[in-house]
Amino acid sequence: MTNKINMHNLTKSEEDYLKALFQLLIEDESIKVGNNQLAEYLAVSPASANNMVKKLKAKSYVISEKYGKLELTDEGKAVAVRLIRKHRLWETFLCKYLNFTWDEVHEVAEQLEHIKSSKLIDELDRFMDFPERDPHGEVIPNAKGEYSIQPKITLSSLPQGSICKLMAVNDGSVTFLKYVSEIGLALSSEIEIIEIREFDKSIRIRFNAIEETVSKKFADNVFVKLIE
Amino acid sequence: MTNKINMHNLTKSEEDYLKALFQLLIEDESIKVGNNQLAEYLAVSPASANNMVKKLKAKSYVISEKYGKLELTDEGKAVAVRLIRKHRLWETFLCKYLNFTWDEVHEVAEQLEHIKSSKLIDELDRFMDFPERDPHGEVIPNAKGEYSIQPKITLSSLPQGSICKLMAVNDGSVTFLKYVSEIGLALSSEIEIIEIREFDKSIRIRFNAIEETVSKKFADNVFVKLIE
DNA sequence: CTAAAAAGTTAGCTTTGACTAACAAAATAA
DNA sequence: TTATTTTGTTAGTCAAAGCTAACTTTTTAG
Repeated sequence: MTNKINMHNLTKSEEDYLKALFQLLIEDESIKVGNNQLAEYLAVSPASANNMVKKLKAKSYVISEKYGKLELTDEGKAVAVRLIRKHRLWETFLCKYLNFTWDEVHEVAEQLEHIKSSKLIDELDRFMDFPERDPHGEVIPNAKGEYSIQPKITLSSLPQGSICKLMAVNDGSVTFLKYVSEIGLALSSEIEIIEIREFDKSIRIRFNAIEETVSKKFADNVFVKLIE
Repeated sequence: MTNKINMHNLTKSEEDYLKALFQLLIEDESIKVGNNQLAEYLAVSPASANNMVKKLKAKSYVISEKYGKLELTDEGKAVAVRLIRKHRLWETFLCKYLNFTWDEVHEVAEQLEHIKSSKLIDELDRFMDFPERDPHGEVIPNAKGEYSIQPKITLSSLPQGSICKLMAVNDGSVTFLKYVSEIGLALSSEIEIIEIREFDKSIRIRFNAIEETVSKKFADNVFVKLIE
């Protein structure tokens, strides 16, 4: 019998906070995530975040000391991973079956991830034949909450002459996603780094016989696997 | 340009009330629907219903006079029909693609019907090739909110000797739906009324070479089309 | 090492949508 | 027609989740 002290009757807000905290924590393991970061990430006031963190602490999803850094309990992490699983499965469904584009899926998936039914999500998973990655290239956790973590290599971190494959993109911004598809990049595109301009770190790349120059900021949001 | 005074930014609760009122109103056109009925239907206190009705009146979705009966404006009806469309499309999806049974769909569809995205629902409709009826046999309104109203003939209203076809069932209760499928009845089943027992109006029926006796209450919840 | 800035906390208010209790109007029955 | 029951309304509370303003602690910079 698994430890079911927390009967996951969480509100939408509680879920949002747990997921946000999880994302902030994995973004950079070593750095302190505090109340203010969490507030900023969710676009709420520090007071609101403080309030909610208190509640989640009381419910044993979050660990923290006064004025200290925030952490998630195993149960907190499990909730977040379940949400991420749902989010990514829905995104996959929207793209593959309902003609949604890269940049349209996020907003709707934000809503769908809060639907409470494990049967629903597990059947959706089965219906799509257990996809491993979502349309942005992110790994989808399985029904047990297991998932492989890919070390994130950004396009901007590679030296001139590298050849790499587009594995994922940061799906934080609609304008970015639109840009990516407009220039013709897609998941699995092979990218060669022709030149890195010293002045502003902008990068000349070639893919599918197209040459383009992209900014450092752009390259920071593109995750790749090194081929050679 | 269609009249877009009401920017449909309704809360889940507001939507629930509008849908509930719509359902109560079409159930029996002639009878007065008041605040208390609405409250009872939604399992909330009369005070809560009163409160919400006031708000929906202010937003021009509902018409009523103090101590008078409740009505929906065209916009109110449109919201309700959109919800019903979403609900029935999701139910259809759950049954046809995600292995949900008759009695499992309702609860999840209650949640899914509140997802805000017209693209989502219209694409889902297209994906399923524009189904006309949901798994309970109810007509699904189209994207414009049009739908045909079938006069509801209950199994209990037919005389002995009638032969009819099961068109829909009242999906209000899980136990009822389970019962229906357990005895082997399904949509489109042909049913012959062998005998109506005077004492308690229970009905002996035959379908798919099965004979069963069902109660008046049961027959009240089964909607049919007369064949002969 | 102190002073200013940043981060975290608290108190108190707002809105939404529930609730109960008390009261008013309508409908029904005697 | 009057009395009772049903129905509808109002007032006042509560919890969730947000906010601002004020305050405290920690961090950082001079």
